[in-house]
Amino acid sequence: MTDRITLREVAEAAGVHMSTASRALNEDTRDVVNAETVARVLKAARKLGYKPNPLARGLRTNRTMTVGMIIPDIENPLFGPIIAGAESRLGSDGYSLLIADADLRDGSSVSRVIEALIERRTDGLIIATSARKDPTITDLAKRAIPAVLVNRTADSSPLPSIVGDDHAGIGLVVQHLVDMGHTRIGHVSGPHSMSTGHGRYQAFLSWTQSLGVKIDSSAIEEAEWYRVDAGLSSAEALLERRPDITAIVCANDLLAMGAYRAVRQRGLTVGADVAITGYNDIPLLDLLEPPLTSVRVPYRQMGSEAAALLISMLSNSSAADEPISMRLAPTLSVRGSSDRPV
Amino acid sequence: MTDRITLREVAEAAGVHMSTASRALNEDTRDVVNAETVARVLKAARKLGYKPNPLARGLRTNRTMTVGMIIPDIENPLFGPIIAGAESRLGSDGYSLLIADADLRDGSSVSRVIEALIERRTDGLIIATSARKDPTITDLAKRAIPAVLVNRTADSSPLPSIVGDDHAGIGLVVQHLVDMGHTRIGHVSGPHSMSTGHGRYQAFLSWTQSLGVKIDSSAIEEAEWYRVDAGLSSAEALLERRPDITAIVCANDLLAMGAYRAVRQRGLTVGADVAITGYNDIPLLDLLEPPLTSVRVPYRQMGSEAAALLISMLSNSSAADEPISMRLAPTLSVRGSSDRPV
DNA sequence: GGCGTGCTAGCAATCGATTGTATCATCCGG
DNA sequence: CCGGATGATACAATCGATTGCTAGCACGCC
Repeated sequence: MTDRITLREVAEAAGVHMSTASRALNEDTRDVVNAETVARVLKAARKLGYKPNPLARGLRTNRTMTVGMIIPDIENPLFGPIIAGAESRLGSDGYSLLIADADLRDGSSVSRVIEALIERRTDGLIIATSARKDPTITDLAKRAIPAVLVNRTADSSPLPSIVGDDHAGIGLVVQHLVDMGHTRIGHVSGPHSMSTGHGRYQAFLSWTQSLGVKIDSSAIEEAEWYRVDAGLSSAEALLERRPDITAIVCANDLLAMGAYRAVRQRGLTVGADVAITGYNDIPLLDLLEPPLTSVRVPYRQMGSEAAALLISMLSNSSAADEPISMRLAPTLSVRGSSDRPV
Repeated sequence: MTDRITLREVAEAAGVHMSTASRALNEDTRDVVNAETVARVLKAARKLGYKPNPLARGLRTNRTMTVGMIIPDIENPLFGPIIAGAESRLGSDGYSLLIADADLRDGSSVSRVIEALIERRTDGLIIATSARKDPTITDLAKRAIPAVLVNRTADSSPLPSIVGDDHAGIGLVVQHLVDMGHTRIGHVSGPHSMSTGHGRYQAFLSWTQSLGVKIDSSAIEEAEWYRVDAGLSSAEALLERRPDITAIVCANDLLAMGAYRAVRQRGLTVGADVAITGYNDIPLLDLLEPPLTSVRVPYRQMGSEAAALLISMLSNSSAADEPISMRLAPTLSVRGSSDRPV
């Protein structure tokens, strides 16, 4: 370890007392120190390459300038942009990001991971885990620990949250399909136990109704899980029951991949015979044949907004009267999988 | 913030002095305290829910139990598993992971990011950035800052590194293609300025030679960058020059995607007419038609090995005499894109 | 009976910064 | 010419833990 310069050394070099040096170095106490002295201290600090010890500072101020982020599964590429957005925004305010993977497979429960971050004295938390009803969330709120939910929100959450606007996203899809001339549209929904599955399903019902597309329960199939194989079997069942359908709105890109397979298994062509749309617009799916039309969610922005919100909560010590929530507008990446019906 | 229990309170509850409580709570000083006293302190600590303040401890011990990780681009899904592996391994030893994105687009140079992490007093660093020759790396070594490179290594690196064994990986590919009966094999290499591009190219030459496949420079094309469009144009050029080729070894999955397109543009079929292989085996590419044969690199293990190595460096204060390097063996995911030639 | 020896546990310094309070010089008005 | 206001800086406590040193005590040996 390189020997570090301490405040004491800076003070000595500048010929002042530690406390004066401290005040001169600190933005908001700087005005109580003579301008000339400030200059002298700053010069000495720069010359010596002084970097304050965050531990000592944190011990005294009770702030670590560190934010913890809980991710349910780091390997899911979805979270990359969220992390990047948050990290970038936090960094510009001097905060660092402590990452914790609440990986379900090794049994570390989410609450345990959260506790670990709190023990670390993180100033606040960004939580990207999915549970729709989660006691640990309300617990955090009760303990008045600054925290922001991102990507998924709990029902009637007591914490502020930044999420994608699923209603609007599904609206883009349905509107697009209607514009292309589709009238018999099906839906492979995500599991209703998850907020995204349930919400997109509701949005699908609402939009088809308001756009005059007739839907009954035979046009809807709930996938058990967000996975390709679940999408395959759901889409199979759907097409078996309703062979007249010309478009399938999938709640997620992986389900859409399954739907591709189901369509092909019936000897049909994706895009030409049956249009398919996804949700999330994960990378590389534009390389498929045909490339997948999908709803693009601004994940990076999501992370950065979450960070911004948390930062404001941390600086305005005035606890927000009630949790703010933000829904970010998605866009539609139109590609070959959603052509007009033949 | 919830009021925290301090060591003083635990000591009072147990009827001992702070220092005794401290020793009782600490694994390796525990033996100088009477067993009965230890029990009393532990009980009091448990009852009060005592959690040591890491800032105070760190200030005194000069260790933060925090490791910094520098990622060149968090949005690249490659890094998810590496992070997950490292985080998991570190967590089991009580370390936390501070993530820093050395995102090139916002001009934050790698060295600046590293400095920021060092200022934070991280105990060690895991570096996943790519530069083949990087002065900051040698600088770290000179300053004796514990650090491990992961995924990519610098030429004659002064730091220990954990990388995938590219030579073996390309060997798997070439051997497989030869087994399938291919005799005229081409290579779309990555840019030779990057360690992966250069290394895989060398490995390709070496393996084809040792397996008796005749290669001359006309069978090799260097892509300018690891991107789909670069792969497309390189593969186009290659096929134009050598239409007799029946298999293309690509240095990377994205290049392979480009090669898919090039093959199709010539009216040929991937797998049947021209076999294509990738490298990295990134997710979802098994969904392509035909699914891509690719070299699977154990990224998660890579992260966890890097963490393990760093931890050992941090505990064995004895600085390693010379940097250890580890090459992890890849496996081959054989899929439809590499069928036998017609 | 005096003293060395071995356990335990307490004392107090320390890590490096922040911050409430005290001190000191200066200057102003009456 | 003096009291008090004002501005600038120094002093010292503090955050919460760790740790070298010392003190007290019991025991046993000569």
